[in-house]
Amino acid sequence: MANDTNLFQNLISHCKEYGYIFQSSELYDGLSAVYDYGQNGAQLKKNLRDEWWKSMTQMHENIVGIDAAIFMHPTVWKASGHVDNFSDPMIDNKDSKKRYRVDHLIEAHAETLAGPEKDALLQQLDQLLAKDDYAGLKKLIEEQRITCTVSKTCNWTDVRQFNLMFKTEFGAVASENPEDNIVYLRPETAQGIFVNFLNVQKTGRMKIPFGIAQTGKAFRNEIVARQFIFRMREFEQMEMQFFVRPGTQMEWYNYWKETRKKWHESIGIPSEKLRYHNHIKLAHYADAALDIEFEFPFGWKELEGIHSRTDFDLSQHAKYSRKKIQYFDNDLDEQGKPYGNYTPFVVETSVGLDRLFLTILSLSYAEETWTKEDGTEDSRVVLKIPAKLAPTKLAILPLVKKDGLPEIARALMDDCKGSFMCFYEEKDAIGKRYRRMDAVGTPFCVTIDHQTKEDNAVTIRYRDSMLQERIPISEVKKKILELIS
RNA sequence: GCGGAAGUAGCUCAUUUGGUAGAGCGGUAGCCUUCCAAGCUUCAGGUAGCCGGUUCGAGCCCGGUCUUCCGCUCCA
Repeated sequence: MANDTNLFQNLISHCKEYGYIFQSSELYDGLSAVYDYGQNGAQLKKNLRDEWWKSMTQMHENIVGIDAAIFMHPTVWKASGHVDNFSDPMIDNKDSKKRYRVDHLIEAHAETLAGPEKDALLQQLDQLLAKDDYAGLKKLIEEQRITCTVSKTCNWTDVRQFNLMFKTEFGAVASENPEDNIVYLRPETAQGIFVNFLNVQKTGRMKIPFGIAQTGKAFRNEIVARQFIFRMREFEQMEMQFFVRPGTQMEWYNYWKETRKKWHESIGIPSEKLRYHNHIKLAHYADAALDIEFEFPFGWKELEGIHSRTDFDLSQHAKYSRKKIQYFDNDLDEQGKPYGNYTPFVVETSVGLDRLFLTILSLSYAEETWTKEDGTEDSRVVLKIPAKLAPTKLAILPLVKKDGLPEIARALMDDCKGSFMCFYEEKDAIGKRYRRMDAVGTPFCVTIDHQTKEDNAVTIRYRDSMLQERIPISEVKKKILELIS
């Protein structure tokens, strides 16, 4: 485990050193739990996103993709439950370190009091909550000598609100009531799909069962954000909401459970590093939920969530918008009658793109040592990123930077760069260039040497095996295209 | 959020009780022309995380703060 931790530290350093991940605003000492993707990270992330997008939309005829805005009408988050369920004032006991919801703490205390006193206290509580008077709430707790059940002390921190959602102001002109101007940065992309359900269903003439996919940023004001890019305050989700006939949700839940795990395996994650974890305690909207977990260097953690969300979201939006959000199902039931109007049920697949990125990198990172033929030790640090995901596919290297070799290399570069990402390098000894390519995870190198001028052949060198072979220069592009497909 | 540890050049680290900040690697430019890094030469790069205090003098001592890591707590 100590070794794993060490390896993970080294991976984090490696990510910075080779242009994968930088801490946000590092110039100003950084912003906690926010990270930037560098030149190689952005490309790897895009490749992962494209792979997911293709598997969802192109490979499923009944799934389409959208791109909803991050800003949404504030009522969306009232309907979804995010406003009410995640904005409660909290307080910590300094001795026991236990955290309480302030309203629960005071209500529990009120239960122990006589009728009139109890009513007076609850009334006071409501007034303070309505005014967001946190100082007043703390004073009330202290006046009432409310103690922690664990430590039995009345030694409390200040009352704080842990609001999950980031707020900002919408529009240039301040309203009389500041509440009117509040918009939230979405804490999940799913709601952008739900509010567009009818738009997509009607304009795309979609028939149930069908899905809507979306990738995009989401924002959560996490109390504790840790483990590098595993839990960030700004992150990217890849979600797909699959709309099904009520009663068939478990069937589809199981379908997506299988399908998604297989997809992860298809991009190179070994199946023994993946497992399911069923949720015992369900969220307010779900009737079944599980995580696909990956064994990160810091333990088994959620990579993707599969949730059966029932008709909760669509029903809530129907209620809050006072619009009918239903689907007319022309398919015939067992009695030969159309299923008719209903609110579809939803099965959600939701994977964290940043977590997937971290998964691929932690699988790819390796520190290797071996003994050379002459008996001396050699070593390298290599990112064995699957070729189809690697940021740069091919490095084109003239053995020396004269004798016409760079010209041949440049011509090959021009031939290939329209088809996949290439990198040209003529500085330093060839071995050193190979090591640099290993470190950034470029799977293939092609070296142009003096013999190339005679036989039009080049050496292709494979990152993972370090083996080399000789192929005609005219076949390089075709060969690489095969290897990355 | 609580407790613990850490922060010196891009990276890894020196600077042994407080006395003007150094190395290796890496980078740059050139030489060499060589199929698995570490040959030669050149150059660049740090107000020691930041702010304050003690002191004649602080990278080093003290306080605060920011960031990261570990443990706990939280996590729709």
